[in-house]
Amino acid sequence: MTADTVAGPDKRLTPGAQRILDVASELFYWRGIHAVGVDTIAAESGVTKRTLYDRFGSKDGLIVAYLEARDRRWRTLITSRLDAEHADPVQRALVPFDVLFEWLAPSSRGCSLVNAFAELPEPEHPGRQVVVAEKKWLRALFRELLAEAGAEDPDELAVQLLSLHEGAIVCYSIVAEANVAATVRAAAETLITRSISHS
Amino acid sequence: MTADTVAGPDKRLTPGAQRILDVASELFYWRGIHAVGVDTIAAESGVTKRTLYDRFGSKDGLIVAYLEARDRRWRTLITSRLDAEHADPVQRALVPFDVLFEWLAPSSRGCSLVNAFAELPEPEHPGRQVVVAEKKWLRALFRELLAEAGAEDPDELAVQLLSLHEGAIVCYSIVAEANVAATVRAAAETLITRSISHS
DNA sequence: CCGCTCCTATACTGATCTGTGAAGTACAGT
DNA sequence: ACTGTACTTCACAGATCAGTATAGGAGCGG
Repeated sequence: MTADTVAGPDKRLTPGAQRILDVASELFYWRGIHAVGVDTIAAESGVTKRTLYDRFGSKDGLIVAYLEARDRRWRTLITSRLDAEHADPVQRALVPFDVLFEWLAPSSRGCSLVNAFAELPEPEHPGRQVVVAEKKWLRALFRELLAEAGAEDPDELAVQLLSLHEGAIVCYSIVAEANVAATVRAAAETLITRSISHS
Repeated sequence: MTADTVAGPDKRLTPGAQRILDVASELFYWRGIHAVGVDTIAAESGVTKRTLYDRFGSKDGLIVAYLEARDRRWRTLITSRLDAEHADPVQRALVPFDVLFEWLAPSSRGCSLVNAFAELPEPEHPGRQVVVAEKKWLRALFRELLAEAGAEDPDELAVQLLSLHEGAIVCYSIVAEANVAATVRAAAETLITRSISHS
């Protein structure tokens, strides 16, 4: 669950900055961005508030670093899984749902980026762009994989799969739907195979 | 978009309380719950802070009233649309997607209840139960309509439709996917008809 | 006229919020 | 020895937070 489990620590960060980012990631995710103050983050990091501001400039800067780290970690997880996957193109297009299956197991607070989007309503906030970029990236990835699989309308199908994907996270965290990942994966497979057989 | 557009004002509320609730609903939705202070709400309502606390007890009380009003408004919208719908059972099961289509038009900040869920991490917060109850209600409604339509596995299909539904809201607000409602409606219809033909 | 509800007005508490200023310590590389 | 980086200490702004205290006014049914 920590940042270095998958992507490893960011070597461009100083040791103190890395601790700050790790602590802030946990607190932002589990308690919400606005509910956590910089004093708390600094204290739990074993670091003074001065250091936090020297490294990240502002709380907003730390928020952006948090979102970018989450985004990076998650993208590398999917792409690495795609590199290892040599099955047929339909199974490749379902890889994000396989990742989702493992992703949902420990965490039950939903998608950190979607949650942040709900907490950052100001249109100019740089954190919003990270969230938007991540979802657009996943949509484009679906589109690409579906085109390779020979889907009839990759654009439309990509939106449908993206909706299934994001909705599954919501259902898991709110309704506590235990095996929602397998359920939506089956729905996605149905939609894909049907789209292929019709083209 | 205001509370009285669909469900009408709550007659159990005093005039001042109704104004407070209306203003708080707009501010909570568009700026986020934590980002709006009670001073702002009172000032914009043309009411003293004392009145706010006399009517709602605390900010948490006002939050719960806000969520319950949203929940009530939305449920009555769907049920009234269901009462007017006399078409075949498949079209009836798709009614929530028809409502979603109109719902998504003006608002682009996502689902108020899901957003509130992201902002209220404390498990005991009464507002969370409102959100959970609303999503469980929709899942149960899907289950019921799908059973009447003769779906093969109403439980599983209900979760799939709920995921599509919630995911569509996320896609609309984050990726600005314009006609996501029609797109996921088509996917839902595909899943339903396929489930019926297989049973 | 009494009592009740609804609401205003204003001042205030104590906590918490983000962010800064100024000075100093430890240590690495060159 | 010199320099830059990383970090500490700690006081202190200035604002905003939720929530309360005290006092009183306006309308209205009995």
